[in-house]
Amino acid sequence: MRKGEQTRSTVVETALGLASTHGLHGLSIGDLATRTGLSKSGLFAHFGSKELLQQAVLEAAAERFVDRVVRPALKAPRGLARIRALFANWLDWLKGYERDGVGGCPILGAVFELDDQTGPLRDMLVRQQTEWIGSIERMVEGAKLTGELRADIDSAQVAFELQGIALASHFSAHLVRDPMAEPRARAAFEGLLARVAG
Amino acid sequence: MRKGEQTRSTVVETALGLASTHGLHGLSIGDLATRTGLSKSGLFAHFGSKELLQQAVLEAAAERFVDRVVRPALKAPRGLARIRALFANWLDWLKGYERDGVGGCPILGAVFELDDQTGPLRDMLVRQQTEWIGSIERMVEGAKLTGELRADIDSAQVAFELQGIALASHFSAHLVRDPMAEPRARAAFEGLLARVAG
DNA sequence: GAAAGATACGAACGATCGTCATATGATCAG
DNA sequence: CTGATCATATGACGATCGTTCGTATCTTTC
Repeated sequence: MRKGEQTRSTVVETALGLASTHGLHGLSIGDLATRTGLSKSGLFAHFGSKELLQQAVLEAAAERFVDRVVRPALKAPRGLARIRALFANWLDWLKGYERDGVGGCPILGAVFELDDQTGPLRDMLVRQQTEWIGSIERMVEGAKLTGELRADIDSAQVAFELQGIALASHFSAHLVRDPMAEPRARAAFEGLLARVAG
Repeated sequence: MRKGEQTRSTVVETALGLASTHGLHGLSIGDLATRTGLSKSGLFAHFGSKELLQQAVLEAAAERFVDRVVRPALKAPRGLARIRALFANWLDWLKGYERDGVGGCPILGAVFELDDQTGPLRDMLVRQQTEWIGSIERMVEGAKLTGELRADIDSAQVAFELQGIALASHFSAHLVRDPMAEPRARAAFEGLLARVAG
């Protein structure tokens, strides 16, 4: 049972890199098999269908995101500090994929790829993103409890705007390749905080 | 010479709708031929290659965007009114594609699809988006001249944040399908304006 | 109405796609 | 060590992909 899991995760890892530039639909079993040194059917056997492979990739991406962005932020004290940690990790996450010569955040890619489609892949993504937005909202609520943010602000509105800043940062950094992307994201973040500070 | 242009634009229009849900790479010549009642080779002859077809679609999308969002806004008086008109048109544009049962903005889809790729398609998109951001910045500069916005604000920063609000709106409306997407976008817009008002 | 040119079709190509049945090796439990 | 289970390979399948070519049928022009 161990060997199988290992090669399976190798495949998923390779697929993650590929999906970050070519999207989930850009994945091809033949190509993946070549890159991992497996035969097409040998690789296929691990997943059963292409869609299940894509689900495995999406799931792995979400796990990695939680590991690198959400979980470390939860170690910061509740309140503004935690929100700052979250946002910093978030920007690092986006930058990390950029640095590797690999593509953008595979989750954001999937978001705009599966937007207007149907099926289990989209459903899974919606579940992930709903939970993610919920995490942000809970952290904002936490900062209201510590009194660092005004008690009357709408935490869903703050989460919406934070998501916007991250999206704009990705747009600016990856498509336009503007070196000012990250400083602008930080400036927007500080502006937003100032507007909701208690 | 007239018949050809007509069917060509019919094909491009059909492709636009398809690309709004399945992306530019999701376009297939065979599928498009079926939908337009043409033969595969007959359709192909109008473009010469799939990549040129995709370029035609992307170009048509940008033209339509300028027609419906930018150009009408230029009829509003320079300054804040023009920015408000632009943003309202922008939200309408995003909503319009939503209403038709069709997918999201095909340009935004292309943005996250071509992000980290190379080739003429990406180059064309970068050119379009650079010009679009420039349009926003010029309108912000205009509002500084009328005194409605503070003279010391960074118009590129404002454009960045506006882009973020639109992206968040698309995310919220299309993926999560939150009915609050549009009101939240408007609230964020007003918050941004308040922060840069003179 | 005929010549010229644009437009579309049918058939085929090599390649690649996802998938499957079958078989052989590797790994593990007893 | 043996038998069972898991991991991977071979090879083929039907389908679809983008593309090419030769030919036919329309449009346009004179």
